[in-house]
Amino acid sequence: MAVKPHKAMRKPRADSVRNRERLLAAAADVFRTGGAEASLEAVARRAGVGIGTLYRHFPTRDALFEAVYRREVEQLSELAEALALADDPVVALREWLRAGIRLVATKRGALKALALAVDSSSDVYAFSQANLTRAAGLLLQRAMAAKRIRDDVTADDLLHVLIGISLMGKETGSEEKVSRLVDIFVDGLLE
Amino acid sequence: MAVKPHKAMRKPRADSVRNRERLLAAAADVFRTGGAEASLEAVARRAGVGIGTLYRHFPTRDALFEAVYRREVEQLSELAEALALADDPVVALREWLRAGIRLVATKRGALKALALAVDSSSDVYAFSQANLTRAAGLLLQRAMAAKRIRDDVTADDLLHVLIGISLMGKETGSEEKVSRLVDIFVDGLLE
Amino acid sequence: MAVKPHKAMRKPRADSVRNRERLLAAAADVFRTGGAEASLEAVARRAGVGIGTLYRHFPTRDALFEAVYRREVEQLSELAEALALADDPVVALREWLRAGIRLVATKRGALKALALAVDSSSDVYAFSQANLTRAAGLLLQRAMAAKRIRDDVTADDLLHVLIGISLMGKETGSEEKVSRLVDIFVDGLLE
Amino acid sequence: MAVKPHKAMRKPRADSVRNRERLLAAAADVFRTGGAEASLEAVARRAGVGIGTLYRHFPTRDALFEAVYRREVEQLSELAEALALADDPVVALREWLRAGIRLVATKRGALKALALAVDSSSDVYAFSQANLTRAAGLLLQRAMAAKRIRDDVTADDLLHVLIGISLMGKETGSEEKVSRLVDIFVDGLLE
DNA sequence: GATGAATGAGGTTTCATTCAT
DNA sequence: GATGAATGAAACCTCATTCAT
Repeated sequence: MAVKPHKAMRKPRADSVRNRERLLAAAADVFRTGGAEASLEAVARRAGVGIGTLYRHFPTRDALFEAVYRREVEQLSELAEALALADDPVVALREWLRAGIRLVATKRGALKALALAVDSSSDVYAFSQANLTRAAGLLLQRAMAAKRIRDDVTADDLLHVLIGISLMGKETGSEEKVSRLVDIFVDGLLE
Repeated sequence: MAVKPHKAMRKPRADSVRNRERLLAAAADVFRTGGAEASLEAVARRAGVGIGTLYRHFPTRDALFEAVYRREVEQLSELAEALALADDPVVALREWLRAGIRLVATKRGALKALALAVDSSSDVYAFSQANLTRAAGLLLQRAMAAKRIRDDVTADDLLHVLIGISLMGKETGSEEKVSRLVDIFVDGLLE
Repeated sequence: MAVKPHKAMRKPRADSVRNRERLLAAAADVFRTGGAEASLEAVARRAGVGIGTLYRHFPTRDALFEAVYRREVEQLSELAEALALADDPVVALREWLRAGIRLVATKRGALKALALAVDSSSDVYAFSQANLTRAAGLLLQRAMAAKRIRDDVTADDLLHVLIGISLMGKETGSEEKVSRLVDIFVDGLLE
Repeated sequence: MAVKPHKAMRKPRADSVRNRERLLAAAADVFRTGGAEASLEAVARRAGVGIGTLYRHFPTRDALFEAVYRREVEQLSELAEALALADDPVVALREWLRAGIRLVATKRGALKALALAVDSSSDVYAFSQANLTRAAGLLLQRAMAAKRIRDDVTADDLLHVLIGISLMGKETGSEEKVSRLVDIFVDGLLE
């Protein structure tokens, strides 16, 4: 039987849970449409809750941001794990970059969050930082172990390239250009 | 006989010229530190002029932005012309990217402008668009003519890479990482 | 069974009500002293609330204006109803004009609103338009029915006179002059 | 031979005179279109001169205002003089009010100036104050001397009525209503 | 005298954040 | 817990006015 802490973590109220979900969905929406500087009131409004409720759930803008973006991070790292099982580690790498870019492309808000996770020292992003680095590292190590790519590249580099190319890919019809850039970059990685 | 405009352009006041310069410098500074959404009042403050003066010189944020960023563009394209004279076109390419990134790194404001110039259709940026494409094209053509690099890369791609890597390089001490990324990318370009 | 709106109107916060009152009082004051273009910040300041609070209650200057002025209109039309019970309809008319002018004189802000209500086609003022016309018509009809005054005067005319004389009476110590003008005008009305 | 003051009043420069005229015309225009609070820069712009020039000619807004409006005042008082020669002093009175109202109706800016001249104590308006009072007095005295109207009305009252009815007459199609109001008022004046 | 640049006060408006209910 | 009102800092922008040329 589990030890019970002095102050029991009580089951959260049903509406509290629902509100949290709504806020996350609303935030994803609003950040996607209005960019990462969109007003928190807009988020609350769209979620159909009071601004106070937003603040209770996410005391800072960053906290909300992180929560929204944690989902993307998780998808990205699950993808890495899946691809790590592929036959060709270079193909896996290429695929991961492409998929990652595609993912980010559909969620505008995520981009800045991604960038923050890599760049910033804010510990709100520690989780994502770790998670993403692990995912990228996984793929790199496999490729390096197979002596297929140069060994002076770090997981961090890979993340930066992902972000960089994503940042570029905001144009219309950039799909094919992005693809070419990924190719060039991966070609540059080859031994 | 010199062409004379209908209403002769009177000699600009000394302080007007000085203020314009100061504003541009201040804007470059402020945009670098605070991003492209930094407040115009901060710019005026740093330039040591009244907010009204800023507005007289640059009636909209975009006007200021464009003016600041025209300088970077000009520097960048002059650099391309200089490097076009170098012996090794691949080295020239590498150098241009590095220098470009370094340039942008010191003037963060320019980055967004750069991105806009490439991405957006706003005709404020038509000048830069043209200018930069020409510069990048110059270097690419030389390298392609020498059969040193693959021929499916466009000037536009190069610009995107420049922007992309710049966007990544916002951390401190990224100098060496950026350098590595440029290398990887240029390696990918080689035939 | 009482009609219940879909989303029940929760009891307003005590301070909210208080602030609304204060704002209306302050606005009346400030508009009276400073005219209708007085700054909204001045209104907030005098009400002792933050400027944001003013904006929450009255999102536009017109909204505030209308709210302030609705009171005057109501007072004015209640007065007409009271006077309609007087013995002499001409005396009632005279009294109403005098009282109306006095009322307006103490609330200068209302003056422009009054003018707007009669002149403009803005539907914000439709309510007042109707209300005032009804009030003036009440008095006129009684006097006409008694064959005491000429019958080519309309409620609208009466309102215009009220406004006109009020507009004149901005000087200090005009009490007696205004009184004389009302007399002259009412004399002109007599059959 | 005239005494020559120590500092001779030299003949004004031709362009100075021209600018003054232009400014007056521009101001009349701008005040009519944009109301009395229109910006002085707009006036200068329309006159095609620098803002500094405007200030040299009219050091305060009031000074400009007064200069523009002096013309109307003069017309109004000339009219009074002309009408003083008419046979029927009551008709003259009626006519003067009507004409005055018509005059003001075509020059929006003038209205406020008129009101100021009567209401304010600003000595910029002393000239107009005097001029108008004289004009109104002329007509009143004739009518009183002929025992046609009550004797407790002052020139000041008459001016107020003129202003008041003008202020009312901003609606469209008010021509006929204004006319009726003037009639009523003049009827009220009759002995 | 004419010009138009410089200045800054002051108005408007928006939001992040706190707090009363 | 949820709600939304209150708050004020801060941005934007527009002139009136002064002053350098």
